[in-house]
Amino acid sequence: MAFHALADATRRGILDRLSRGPASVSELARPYSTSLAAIQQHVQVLEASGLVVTEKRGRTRECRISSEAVERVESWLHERRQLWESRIDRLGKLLEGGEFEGETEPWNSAAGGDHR
Amino acid sequence: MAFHALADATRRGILDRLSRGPASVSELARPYSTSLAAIQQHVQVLEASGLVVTEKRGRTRECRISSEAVERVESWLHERRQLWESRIDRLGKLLEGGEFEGETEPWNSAAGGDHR
DNA sequence: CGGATACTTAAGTAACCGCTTGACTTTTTG
DNA sequence: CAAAAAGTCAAGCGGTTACTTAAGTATCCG
Repeated sequence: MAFHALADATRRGILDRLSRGPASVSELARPYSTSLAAIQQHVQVLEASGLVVTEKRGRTRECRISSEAVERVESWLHERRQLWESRIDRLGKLLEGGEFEGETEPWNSAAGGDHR
Repeated sequence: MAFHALADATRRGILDRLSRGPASVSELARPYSTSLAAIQQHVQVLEASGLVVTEKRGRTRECRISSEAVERVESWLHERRQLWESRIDRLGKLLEGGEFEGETEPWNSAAGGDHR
């Protein structure tokens, strides 16, 4: 759900603002020309994703970034990139000095190339 | 555009698969019950976002992850988290030993509290 | 050549998303 | 207390998205 929350430019802008410190909903809305209700909905999405935590104080709502949640998303990406890059490394070592192009590729021969 | 690409579970699954090595479109489609056309469309979205690069080889299309693009997304998150966390640190040092709750908060007094 | 394979394109559709408006609640302030 | 301020809720609307099916293109194999 976090990636969906990050998929919207306005929500990324809100997160950007919150990375510089907590804010109320109206304060978050100020840079935008959209209605307050729209921004509140964005905050709801961000809170549902866990990226932002909020707390009602009087008639205002304090919104803060959740660095733990941001870190979880970061890690998801990091793990996959690491996996891929270490694969590249191993491949590099394997091919050390050996040059060949247009050869059979592992991804192509992996699961039944042509005949079923 | 990258976050939008990551917002879909199937596309994240494809990226997951690709982190373990390149694959053809049909190979990517194999774990799913959806049509090949649907998966191809997902690959198109991933390629448009830059997260995946592809190359046509004969009648198959080789799909690979782009670690540079993944790293860019990772960095975007990292920067914001770092900013927020360093803010927390400064605040922690500022409050060292001093306990106060229910006080005026910076986020509330920041830009015109009540009167317009 | 001819059939099979691997995608590619296009059109149609149901569901979802972001936004608006308007009414309503709660809190603060003069 | 009454009015202003801040946020919440709900309905509705237009655009986008993910999916399907069907037809089309390019490549490979015998």
